[in-house]
Amino acid sequence: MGDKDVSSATVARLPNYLRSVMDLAAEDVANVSSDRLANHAGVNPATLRRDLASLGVTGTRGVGYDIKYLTFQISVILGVNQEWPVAVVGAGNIGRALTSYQGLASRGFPVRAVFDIAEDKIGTEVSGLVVEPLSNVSHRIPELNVTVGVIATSADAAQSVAQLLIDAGIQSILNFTADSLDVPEGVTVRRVDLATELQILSFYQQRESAVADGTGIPLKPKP
Amino acid sequence: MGDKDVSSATVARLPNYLRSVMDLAAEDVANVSSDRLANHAGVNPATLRRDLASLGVTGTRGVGYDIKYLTFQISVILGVNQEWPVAVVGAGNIGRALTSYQGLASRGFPVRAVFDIAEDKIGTEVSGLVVEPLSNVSHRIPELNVTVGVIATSADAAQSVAQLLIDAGIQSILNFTADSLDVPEGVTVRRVDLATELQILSFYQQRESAVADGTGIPLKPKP
DNA sequence: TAGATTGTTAATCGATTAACAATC
DNA sequence: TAGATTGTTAATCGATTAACAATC
Repeated sequence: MGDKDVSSATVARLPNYLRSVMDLAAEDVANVSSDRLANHAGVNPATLRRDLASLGVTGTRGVGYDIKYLTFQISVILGVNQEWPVAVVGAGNIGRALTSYQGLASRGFPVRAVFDIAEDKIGTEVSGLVVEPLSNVSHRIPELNVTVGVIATSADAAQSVAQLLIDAGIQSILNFTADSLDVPEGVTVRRVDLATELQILSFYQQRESAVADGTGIPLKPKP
Repeated sequence: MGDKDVSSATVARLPNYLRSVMDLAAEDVANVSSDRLANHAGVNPATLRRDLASLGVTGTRGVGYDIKYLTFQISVILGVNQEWPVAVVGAGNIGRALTSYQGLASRGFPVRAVFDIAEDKIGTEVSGLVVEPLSNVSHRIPELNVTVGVIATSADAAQSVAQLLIDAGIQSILNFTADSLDVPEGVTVRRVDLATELQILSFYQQRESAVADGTGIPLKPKP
């Protein structure tokens, strides 16, 4: 029953699949084919079927996937029905924005604590939370059942903050710094590096004008 | 002279290479081998050599890469020495944070304008800029030489805002909404979807406990 | 049964990397 | 020249997808 490996590419597509099947759920039919679902999600039908099968999610030959049940299954797999309390370290612009951002709470990721090391930030309020000293991390994380740590500090503090979070029991880290973190087995890190994203964009733009000039290297079209 | 395709995986590694070679530039040697550089960047040496070669960047056999010149070349390729003025659409939490975020300006991406459609946001100040009405996009983008547009609106406004930016001449878009954008050839989009990042993290955590229970599907170790 | 659609095998594609001839 | 290290070929790996037998 699907007890096979799940590739990280598959995992990255899951939220996309959930969105698509929820969209199609609005229609008045009970089943959906991999073809329609894949079209809506912008992937190849075989890829979608393979992805779902690798998670033990199956449809019915000749019929398709039961929309309601499929929605339920992906939801469970993604933990969408659970709450995953979040702690943010760093009460700078990014940290405060994330803490206030409704898009997270509404998707099951309520921010339960904000930490900072700077005296002038500690004690200030952000979206109903009081910024706590970094030294509180170790006891507050377990106390608040926080499962995800967000690092929104300067890059040079990132690694030590990560260690602090891990010591407090955190297994999932979202890293907003440019630093890439060294973490033990069992801890998952995702990095969101804004300046790097912009640098990639400017590379393409740079290249586009260079190609127009005839000076540059042509780009392989993105797949 | 390297007039070959550049894969998007290569592009994504470039900022990483630049960081590494700048780190190593601090040392008192003129050259660096692909081996040292790749180790520092956390990639395979052959991959690094291939990446650089695909961009027309070469070293010297038996010697390595000239650190200073290599830094210069990657900088030029990434456009690090230029300014890429940015416009942010959406003056909510994320939009305001990005506008205020020093990490962007210091890396050559100064935010030059912020737009919003909400009456109560227009006219307010964010980090020295006055929030402008969305209708200003078409003339302000060319006026301010903005090259990168950031969409930090609600998901349902994303596509129409993208069109507005493109009509104003924008070729590079950083999209913070959950919506995936339909854009014409020649426009590059990168998406940063925070809730999806968190969902991927919670998938792994979910799965980890499920495996501990013996109930779940074992995960393929991440490469 | 006839038609539809899955689950999966086998083929394809693209990216990574080992290995090595070229050459400083 | 001997040693080092590139640039690139060829092998490997993993992921995607076409194709189809299984089956509802």
